Amino acid sequence: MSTDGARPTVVPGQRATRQRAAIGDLLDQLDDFRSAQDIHEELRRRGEGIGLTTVYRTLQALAEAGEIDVLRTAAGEASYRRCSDTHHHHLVCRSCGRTVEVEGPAVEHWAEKVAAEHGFAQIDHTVEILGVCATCRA
Amino acid sequence: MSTDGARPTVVPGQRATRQRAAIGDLLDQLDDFRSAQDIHEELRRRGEGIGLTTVYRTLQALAEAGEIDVLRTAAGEASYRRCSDTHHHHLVCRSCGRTVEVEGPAVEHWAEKVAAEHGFAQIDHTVEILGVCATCRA
DNA sequence: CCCGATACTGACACCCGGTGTCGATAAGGT
DNA sequence: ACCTTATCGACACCGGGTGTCAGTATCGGG
Repeated sequence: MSTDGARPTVVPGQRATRQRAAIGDLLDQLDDFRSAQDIHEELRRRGEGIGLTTVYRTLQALAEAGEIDVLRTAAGEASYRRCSDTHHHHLVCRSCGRTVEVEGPAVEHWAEKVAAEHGFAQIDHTVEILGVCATCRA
Repeated sequence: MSTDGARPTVVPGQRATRQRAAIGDLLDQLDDFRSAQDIHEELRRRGEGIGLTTVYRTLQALAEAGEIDVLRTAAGEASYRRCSDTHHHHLVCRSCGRTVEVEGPAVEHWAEKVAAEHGFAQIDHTVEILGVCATCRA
């Protein structure tokens, strides 16, 4: 982990296992943010033999590799979701959890400008919009 | 928070205790986001006899009453800080924790527009900008 | 000024999301 | 097929935070 320049995604010694495939497949099918435990539970329900620890580790690795997005719920719990590659933010229904990816070039620009004005560098930002979707209001 | 128009610091039936005063005073003196444990530790250091549970409860109550702002660190830990009344967001130094309140009317507008476009209502949003301040880069 | 109802306090047990450990297991190059 | 070694996963453990409840302090009423 220090003298090796290997890439995260397809590291030479990284193996394709049944568990990883199962998690990847499930993420492809889900549209909303789900907690590690949700995902673990769903996999078991589908008959996949998989441990909770493995789910935690795999999701963490995927997030670190930028393959999936992470989101912290108000309760401090981590939620995961497969997203598009491009930079974007989320519009989430606080009732049903439905998620919409949104883009906001103006926001990106604003964030950088504001940061620069205050002498900040190496900027990173988080923008989440919470609301109630039309379906849930009906 | 439904039929009461008054938003006094002293709710009927709510008592003014030494512990609450101490927490309020400390918050007035601090400028950055601090965890409940930080605050508890600082109070003890100052000789205030106060329990950790009380600090947790009081900060939670203050946050719920809108008296202070809450922020979740990447580790999922909650941080608190007394802020101005007006709606604003934070620019935080990930090295020293220095916090600057920033406003972004454009962002507010953008968030509402995007939400409306997707049929979402009762919008709430979070915007945090993380970076490294000039002092820490030196 | 005193007193009683009751909001508040805080030590402690507990909850729960998440991580470290390490023997067992399985991927995949030769 | 075989062996190296990444991965798995049961389990112990960690740490932020909450529920409990007996003891304490506040404050309105007499």
